Amino acid sequence: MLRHDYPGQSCSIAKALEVVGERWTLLIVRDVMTGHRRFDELQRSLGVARNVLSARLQRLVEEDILERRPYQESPERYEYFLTEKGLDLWPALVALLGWGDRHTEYPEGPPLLVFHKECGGPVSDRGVCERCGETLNARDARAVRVGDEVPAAGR
Amino acid sequence: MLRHDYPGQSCSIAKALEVVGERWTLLIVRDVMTGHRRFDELQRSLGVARNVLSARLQRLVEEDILERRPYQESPERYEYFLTEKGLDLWPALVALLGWGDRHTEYPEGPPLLVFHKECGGPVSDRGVCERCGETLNARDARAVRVGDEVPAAGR
DNA sequence: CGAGTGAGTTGCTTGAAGCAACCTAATGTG
DNA sequence: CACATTAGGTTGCTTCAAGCAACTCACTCG
Repeated sequence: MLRHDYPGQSCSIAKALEVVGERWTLLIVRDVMTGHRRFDELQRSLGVARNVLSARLQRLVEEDILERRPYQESPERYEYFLTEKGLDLWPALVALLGWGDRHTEYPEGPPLLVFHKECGGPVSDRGVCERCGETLNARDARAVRVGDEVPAAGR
Repeated sequence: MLRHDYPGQSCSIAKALEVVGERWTLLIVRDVMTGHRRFDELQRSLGVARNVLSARLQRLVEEDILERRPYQESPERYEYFLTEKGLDLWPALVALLGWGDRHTEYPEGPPLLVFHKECGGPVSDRGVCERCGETLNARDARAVRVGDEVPAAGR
């Protein structure tokens, strides 16, 4: 992306994309949402270049989507957590996930499933529990990877 | 974006972003959804470079998100329409719109509002009508620009 | 007959992203 | 003790996407 803004666009979709529309950004948010909190962990999970990850994390902290907290001193080490604003991206992620699920061929079913923590029901692409009908938020749901049966080789 | 794919990611969010995560792409979809159909119209509305718009439209047609239809011959002129797959992006757009609305300062309220065609009620960021409670799709809703009162100057 | 329109394409420039190597401070290993 | 490893980055170089302006082609309009 040459620049990350969309000048002249007075629309919240454009405003949202100015922040989370950059390459890797939404995947970083997804990863932090599913429990990846540390630099190297994110880097390995995503395969993103380290300088790019560094830039994205800084921007996400500036934009109050992530929070950087030390988890030890000497040497100082940090973890990243979602703020309320970051957690609030959950409906958009779930919607994109749903679209991707519907329009990608998955012979064995989609690789990531989302469930309502409280009742265990599956969550629709609108972020609504299909069992109990409740409209959910990030904290109410839990994502489960299905396609992770990596043949015990390498790594 | 150096490349538009995210190798090694088996997740529908990544799959979705491989297609609609490129710069300008979701804004093009948004514009077509709100009635912009022609090349120059999209170019003027977005301010995107013409070669980039051209590349995006080709990719969106290849990916079966847009359809290119002639509306006259000699000279041949074309319009772009959303396919079902394209219309199906509506929930994701509405979710991003909602997030942008909630986290952008708008002294005069958000610049784009979405209403349920049938009952006229406002639509939530989950794509649900807040008046009648119905879960909506692209065809059920209508977007209204509010902030378009450009002071009658230039252009 | 020149200007304008619509839908692009071409060529050049800029800068974001990919990649590898490096840094610093501490811990673990033979 | 030397050496390797871990964590969280930074630096420098290269490549390719995006911005920009100019051009094309086929037609219409005044």
